[in-house]
Amino acid sequence: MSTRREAVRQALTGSSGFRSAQDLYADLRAEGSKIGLTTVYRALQALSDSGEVDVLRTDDGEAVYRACDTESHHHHIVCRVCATAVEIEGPTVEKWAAEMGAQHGFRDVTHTVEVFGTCANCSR
Amino acid sequence: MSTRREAVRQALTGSSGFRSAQDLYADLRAEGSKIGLTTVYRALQALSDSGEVDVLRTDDGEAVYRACDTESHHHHIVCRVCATAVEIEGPTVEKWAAEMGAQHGFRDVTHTVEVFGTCANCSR
DNA sequence: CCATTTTTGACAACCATTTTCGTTTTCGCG
DNA sequence: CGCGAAAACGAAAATGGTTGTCAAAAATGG
Ligand SMILES: [Zn+2]
Ligand SMILES: [Zn+2]
Ligand SMILES: [Zn+2]
Ligand SMILES: [Zn+2]
Repeated sequence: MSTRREAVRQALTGSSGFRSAQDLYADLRAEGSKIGLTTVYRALQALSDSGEVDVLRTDDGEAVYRACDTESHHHHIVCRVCATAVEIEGPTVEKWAAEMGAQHGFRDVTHTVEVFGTCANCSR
Repeated sequence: MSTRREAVRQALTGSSGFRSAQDLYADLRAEGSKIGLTTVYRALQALSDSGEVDVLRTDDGEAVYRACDTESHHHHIVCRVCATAVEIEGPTVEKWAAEMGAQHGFRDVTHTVEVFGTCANCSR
């Protein structure tokens, strides 16, 4: 793990919710780093490949990344206002997805689940 | 509904699984239509706004569209080889998502769920 | 018909991401 | 150390899906 890559990891870990590559690049530059945008992309690619960070696409196609507290399979409920994310475990939904797959003759079933809402703070 | 827009709708309805705007454009041109790419995008935008088609982003950021048999809320299980999609109803997952939201104090809870697998055909 | 509005499509602009490539840093080993 | 290979880096250019622009074409309706 190079110094640059570690910096990207920390920038991501130190923020809550999803951040885009451009966001993280701006953050790092703002705090004085001379890192290049290309390197931010490479670091995020590596972190994503190794499963250390979660990546998904926003509705407008931008890739956003998130460092989770645990590396085991789980999901999130995300506030659509402040983007705060709570990690949730879901035996129910895991079982449901597996059953759906079996029922329709699909093998190696995986799934993506995202839950959105307005958090207690933001709905006040 | 203009003729062009209707043509896009039919091109989408007539194919199974998710199709990109560029795919549909190529199809329409191949069958002799003089439609422009811009119009395809505009038609898909309109169809998506009206809830007639489903849109999601692939892992590489491309928007893909699908005409569903029903307009009510449902999910899909998609073959990762041939992209065939089966529509599934899930009271279980609907309830689960709502409960998760309530449990953490979130309001107006929505969710996105996609299930992937290898279909019976493709796993032979 | 004519005036007004809507739709269309060629082309340019956009912008996140990837590629390229020459430079810099790191690493292994004598 | 010293030195050569290998990896990491960053600036700039290229890529590619999508959106904006704008003048022409088509529908509308009086
Ligand atoms: Zn919030
Ligand atoms: Zn799960
Ligand atoms: Zn299949
Ligand atoms: Zn649902």
